Amino acid sequence: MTKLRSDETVTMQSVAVAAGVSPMTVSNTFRYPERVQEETRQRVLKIAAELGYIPNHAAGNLASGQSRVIGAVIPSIKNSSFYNYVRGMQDHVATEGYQLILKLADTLSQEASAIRTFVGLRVAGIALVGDEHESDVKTLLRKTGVPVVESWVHENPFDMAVGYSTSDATRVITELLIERGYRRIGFVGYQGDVSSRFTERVPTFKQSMEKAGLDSYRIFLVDQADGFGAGPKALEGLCAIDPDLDAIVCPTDIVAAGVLFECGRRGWKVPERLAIAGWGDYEIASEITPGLTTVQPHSYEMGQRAMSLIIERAAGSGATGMMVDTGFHIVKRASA
Amino acid sequence: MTKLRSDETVTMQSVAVAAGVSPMTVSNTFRYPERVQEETRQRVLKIAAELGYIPNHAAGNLASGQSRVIGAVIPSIKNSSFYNYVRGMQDHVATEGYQLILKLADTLSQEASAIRTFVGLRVAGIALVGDEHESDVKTLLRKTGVPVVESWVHENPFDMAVGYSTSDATRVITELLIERGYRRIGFVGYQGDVSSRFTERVPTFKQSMEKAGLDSYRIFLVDQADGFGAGPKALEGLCAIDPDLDAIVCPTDIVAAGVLFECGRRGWKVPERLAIAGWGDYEIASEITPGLTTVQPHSYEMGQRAMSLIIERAAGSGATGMMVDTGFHIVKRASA
DNA sequence: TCGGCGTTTTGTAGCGCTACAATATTCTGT
DNA sequence: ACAGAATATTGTAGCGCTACAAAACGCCGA
Repeated sequence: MTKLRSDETVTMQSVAVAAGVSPMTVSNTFRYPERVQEETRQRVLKIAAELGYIPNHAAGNLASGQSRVIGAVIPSIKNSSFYNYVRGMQDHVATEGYQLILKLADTLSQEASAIRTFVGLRVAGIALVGDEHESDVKTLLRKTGVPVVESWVHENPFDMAVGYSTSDATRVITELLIERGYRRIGFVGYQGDVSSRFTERVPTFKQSMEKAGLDSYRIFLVDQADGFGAGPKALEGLCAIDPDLDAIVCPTDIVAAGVLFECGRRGWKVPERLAIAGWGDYEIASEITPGLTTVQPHSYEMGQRAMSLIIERAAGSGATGMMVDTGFHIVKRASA
Repeated sequence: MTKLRSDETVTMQSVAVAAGVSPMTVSNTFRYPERVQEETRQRVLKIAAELGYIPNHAAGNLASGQSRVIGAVIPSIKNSSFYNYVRGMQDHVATEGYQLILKLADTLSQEASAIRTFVGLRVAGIALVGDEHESDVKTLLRKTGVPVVESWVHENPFDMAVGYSTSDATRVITELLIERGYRRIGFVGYQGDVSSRFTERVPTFKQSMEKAGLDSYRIFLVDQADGFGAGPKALEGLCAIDPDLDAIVCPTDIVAAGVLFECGRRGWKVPERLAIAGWGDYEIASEITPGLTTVQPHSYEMGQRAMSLIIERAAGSGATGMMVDTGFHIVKRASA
């Protein structure tokens, strides 16, 4: 439809004519302002604004082989866990003159399709979550050489990575519960084909428990898609294993909140009857009563660093294999 | 960086050579498969896959003036209200061979920047939320003629719109409370520069109350950024107006949940002491106890219809001014 | 006044792809 | 076996922009 009336399409050419300069000067005005004399630049900018000129990114990208758009694949916006991550990315790219576009993908094959779109768009870089990807797209990404950063990944980056150790965090939060006197601690994990940032927690939990001389068999897996609903299921499942359960470690604050709501229904006091630990420090963690003790990953910083890694590489500096650990901290509230 | 080793870049040309056909046949294989003989197509597809060829969308877009990428601007992913909307969009475009990319924008100027990026990318269409946009970008959008659909908008579309009447919904939920015997009903609104899909509720609330012969002065405004925290503030504010408040209408389920948590802290029974109505039917509405009575907008359908409007226009049919009402329904739960 | 230098501006060519028209190939029916 | 239609494939040209090299301009001191 843009083509229907090509006489109306505002192109760099038409701006150039209107401003009485060559197209190259218009191009330079936008891409390398310092190469153009102040006076000329102002004139071009003014004319461009009057005409409503928007550079055709597709053409620029084609001609230069460069792009100032970065693509990020986000697993889900169902809960707020990626909110700060996205905000960090967005804020950072804005300061560098880049643009961020997002695609949502709940499954590996959706992720693959999203990556293909981004590659087709010839973006300057791609941010992914987690370290599990279809092998086809790995080959593809290798071949194109586009900078890729994996977030929430702590080791063995595909290209570059930024994250924290979920294993360390699991250990720290488990030890906190033990230290506070809880002994019959249950662990809730996700079942099915989930990211290693979840699966690697189970062995660490077991290890931490055993190191303290405690039983580590109270483990129950729930479906990641269940959201709050996973809470009641998990509680029921763990009580079937041990009715005298005294604490529970949840994979996210959403599940933890679900458990808390279920405790309410059962008339169980938290943390007296059952202590609850969450993960992610979602907004709800601080709003419900009692507040949730939870793991706070530095998601905002993660988003920022993810973008800076990509931008460095796009700008020529930076190297493959880069790894940034953004750490985490435990937020202690009343639930545990 | 893609250019560093141009001998390694897989282009349509290189696929054509490897498959022993002309570039046009490769192009047709991807864009108009029916124009290419089955046998030839299979061969080209096979070679393309082996070489890891991904069509350069930037080049295709430039040459054809068409794009199969649609951009959507989402106000926030902080809560789940847009989850189903995005899912509806994503599912629909997938069936039509389009791709959806997202940009987040919390403010009008961020929205404007997002729109500029999309226009620069020459997307096939743009989906926005709400009907308030910077006048500059309105001019720009008018000029480029790109199909634009506004969601959550019920009248006077800029180009096309899909939504439901928040005014009708306000009336229905207020009448429900009245019908159930509540008389001292308070209304929570958002203050500041918020979308008309929020502001238009206040007059309807007043009108509904007055029509029933009830007082309509119990109105309190909270900051949209406050999330759950807005609940306690709103409750406090409304109690200052009328300590005997018996029901409360919230702008979102998040605020309603915040109110509910605050009631828990105060030891108030819901709905005996205070009835609570939410908005949006977020996941949390069905998970907390008591469940929230709330307005369920058909967000998923809204997303689907938004995309179908754009795709129809991109495909040549469809007209400006189209409006789709996706309706809403009230989910009755225990809170009111 | 003029060569020489740095700054600013401008042709030229081509990025990878697709619309379109033209050509080549295959398939009808007689 | 062959005209004519239908189908399949292929040149040509150009989309809007930018890298690069070449040209034009302005300014200085001699």
